[in-house]
Amino acid sequence: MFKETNPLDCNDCVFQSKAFKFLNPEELELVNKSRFEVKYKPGEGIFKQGTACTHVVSFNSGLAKIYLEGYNNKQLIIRLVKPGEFIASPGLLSNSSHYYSISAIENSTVCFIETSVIKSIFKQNHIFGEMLMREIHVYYSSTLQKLINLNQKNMHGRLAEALLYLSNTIYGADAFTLTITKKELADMAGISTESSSRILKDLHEQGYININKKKIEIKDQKYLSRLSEIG
Amino acid sequence: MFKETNPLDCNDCVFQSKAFKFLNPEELELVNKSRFEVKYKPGEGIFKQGTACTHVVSFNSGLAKIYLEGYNNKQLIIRLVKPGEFIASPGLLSNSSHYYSISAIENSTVCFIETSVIKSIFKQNHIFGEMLMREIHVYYSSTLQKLINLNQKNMHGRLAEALLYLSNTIYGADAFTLTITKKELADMAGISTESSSRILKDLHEQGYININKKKIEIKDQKYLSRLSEIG
DNA sequence: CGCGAGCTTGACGTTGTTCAACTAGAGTGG
DNA sequence: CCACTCTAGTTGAACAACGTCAAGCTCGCG
Repeated sequence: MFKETNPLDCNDCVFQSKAFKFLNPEELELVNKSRFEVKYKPGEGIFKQGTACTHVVSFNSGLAKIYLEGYNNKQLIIRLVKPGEFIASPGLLSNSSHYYSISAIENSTVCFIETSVIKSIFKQNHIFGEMLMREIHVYYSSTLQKLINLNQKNMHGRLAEALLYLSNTIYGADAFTLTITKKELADMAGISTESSSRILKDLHEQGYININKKKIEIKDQKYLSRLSEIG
Repeated sequence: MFKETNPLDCNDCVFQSKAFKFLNPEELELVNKSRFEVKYKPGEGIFKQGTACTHVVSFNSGLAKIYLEGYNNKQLIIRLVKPGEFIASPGLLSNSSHYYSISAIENSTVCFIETSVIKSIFKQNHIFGEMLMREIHVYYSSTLQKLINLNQKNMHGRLAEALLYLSNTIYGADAFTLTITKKELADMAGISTESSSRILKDLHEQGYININKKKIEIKDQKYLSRLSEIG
């Protein structure tokens, strides 16, 4: 992890997060002035659960995981982060601490912006405020969905869901090469790596997916969807 | 469920939710004009998961449960609602649908307020907006905590947590009489009623709680806390 | 007095974790 | 170029945790 000044201005930034579209030029300049860019290598931590929430991040490039640190060093991955996302950790307004951790999975660059800047913009720009609010609602509702998943679906359904998420939302293809580890895949479904390994083998043998090392191909989306719904 | 005009004005309402403390007189009058009060009997539904989110509610009296409707008619209770709470369902700003259901547990009265009114106030009163934002953050973070609980704690820990929640947050005493059913207690911990029953018996026999029908007494808060933390 | 809903209890089967052994590949140093 | 080690991943067997099923109990209520 090393600090570096972005040669670009927020105005020209190709990674500019959607959230900033709602800012007027003065506000964007405020952000631009307070921001600094940091590069991360795989495995490095960006936010750590429990530390003070002093900055928000705009995720520029790479891939990261947002996860909860549970008991016995177990991790539960809530979701992955793609470029263009603006991550206003809950705790932003209440000046409290981070409720989750974020670590880089691939080489990543992020911009840090002081929460005070975001707060002051929130107060004067209600469109931006609404957008923030809507975002947290989306994350909240997906967490509620995850509660049901963890509580009422079996391993197969949960893993199927994780595979579909990777295929549809993250890698955007039926066939993809995992950049996350198998352990991280298991952590997304909230199951042990051993169980995950066994289920992948099952699905492969039954012809619903192809898997070879880190290469995965979803051969039967519909079956996996059904699996993830029924449980 | 029958509609009734509240004889009182919001200004004088003894149940006034904390959220309204941040409104100026004109805004409060807006709320007052658009509001209508409804009474519910135990078991009656206030919000239904999946229906359009057209109103927010201010919970005046009684007790209600916020729960997710999962598969096979299973319910997972997220939390209970006490008088004075202002419930802005996620979906408020995005005009989408309710992500959870709310039902009365005890005889309850609530005021419904149109979302459009709340939205317009949100736009002009950033203090109110901040408060809403802070609230959703709190609920979001408690849901994250629940994710870890469901995924990584055993039944004993989860039930201990539910008991402590009832004792500390809902009934406000070490000894209390359940107004929720045993099934609802189990739904709070995300376990089956049979398991819940067995664990309560265990805890009783080991002297950590007293339980007689619907009467429960927490005799060893510390032990239950430890149980809920470790697993 | 009998009925039904809510609750409890025991027996049993399933699900998923844990432990341990093993394999394969990637990096290291002679 | 070959051991050596280290980590990630796989596999199998044993076990614990938890849900399900079925039976019985209790109490309020007609």
